[in-house]
Amino acid sequence: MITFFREKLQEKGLKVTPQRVAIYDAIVKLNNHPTAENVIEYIKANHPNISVGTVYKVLDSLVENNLLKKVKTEKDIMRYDAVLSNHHHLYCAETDRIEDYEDEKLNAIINDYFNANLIKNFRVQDIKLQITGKFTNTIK
Amino acid sequence: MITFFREKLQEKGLKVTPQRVAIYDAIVKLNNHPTAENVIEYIKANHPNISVGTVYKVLDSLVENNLLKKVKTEKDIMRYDAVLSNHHHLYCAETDRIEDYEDEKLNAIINDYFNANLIKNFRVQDIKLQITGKFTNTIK
DNA sequence: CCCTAAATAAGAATCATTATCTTTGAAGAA
DNA sequence: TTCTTCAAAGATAATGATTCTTATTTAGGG
Ligand SMILES: [Mn+2]
Ligand SMILES: [Mn+2]
Ligand SMILES: [Zn+2]
Ligand SMILES: [Zn+2]
Repeated sequence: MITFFREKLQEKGLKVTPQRVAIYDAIVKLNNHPTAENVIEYIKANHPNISVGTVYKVLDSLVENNLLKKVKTEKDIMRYDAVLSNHHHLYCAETDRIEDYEDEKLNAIINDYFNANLIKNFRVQDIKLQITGKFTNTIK
Repeated sequence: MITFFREKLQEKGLKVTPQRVAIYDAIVKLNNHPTAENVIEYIKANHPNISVGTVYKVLDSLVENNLLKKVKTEKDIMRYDAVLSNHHHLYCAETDRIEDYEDEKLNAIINDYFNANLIKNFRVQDIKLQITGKFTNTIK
C-alpha cells in the first residue's frame, strides 16, 4: 500500500516525504472520507509539528496527481478518498457519514445504458451514484 | 412559478417577503445552480440594498423547507437548485458548469435495480447520478 | 558529501459563511 | 384601516476552512 504510494510519487516526479506518506496513510487508514482536519488529528501522534498548510497543499497535489480523489458533498468542508477504483457513495441523510458502495453489476448496467443512450452535447467520462439514506447499523 | 412559491411559503408558515421572492426567482431564472454570490449579483439591480446575510439565511431556510436543494460539489462554495423533481447532474470536468439531466427511463432502471438488490445496512431514500465529463456545446 | 529545486513550517491573509444585535415590516387581530 | 407583534431583514463583527507568503529545511540527483 505504502510501497505503491512511494512508487506513484516517484513516477509523477514528486519527492517522497514523511509528510506525504503520513497524510496518504492517514486517509487510507481512516478510510471514511476524512477532512483535512481529520487527517491532522490522526497524524498528530507521529507528526506533532506538521503544518496545517502542508496538509492542505499535499492533499491538493495528491488529488492533482490522481493519488486521491475529492468527495462531493453539500458542505463547505472538503473530504478525501484514497479509493481510486470505480465506486459509489452512501450518504447518511442526517449525519456526515459517507461509505463506499462497490457494485460491478450496477456499473455494467449503467455503462450499457449510457453507451446505448448518448447524452446530447456531453461526453461522459465518469459516473458516480450519490445514494442518500439511512444507515441501519452503527458506525464501523 | 412565483405563485407556487408564495403558496409554499405560506404552507410552511414562512412570511412572503420581497427578499425571499427575489432570491427564489433568481435561482429559477439563473437556472444553472448558482452560488449565493451569483444570486446577490443577479438581484442587485432590483434589490440594491439586500444584505448578504439575508441571502444566506433565506437560502438555508428554503433548503430546510424543501423549496430549494443544495447541489453536491467538490468546492467549498455552496450551490443551489430550484428544480425539485428527481433529476441528475452533468458536471464539467474542467469548469464549474453543472447542468440538469432528466431521464425517466434511467430512473426506472435504477429504482428496479435497488429494489431487487437491497444494500446491506442501508435504507435508500434518494439516488442521484453525478455524471462527469465534457460539454461539447457552448454555455446556453 | 554537496547542491539545489522542491517541500515544509509558521503565521498572516482571504473569503465564504455564520452569528449578533438592532431595526423593519408582513400579516393577523381589532 | 390601524395596531401589534414576532418573524425577518440589515449592518457588521466573528468564525473557520483554506490559501498565501516568506523563511527554512530536506529529498535526492550528481
Ligand atoms: Mn472557504
Ligand atoms: Mn466556512
Ligand atoms: Zn469512496
Ligand atoms: Zn439540478
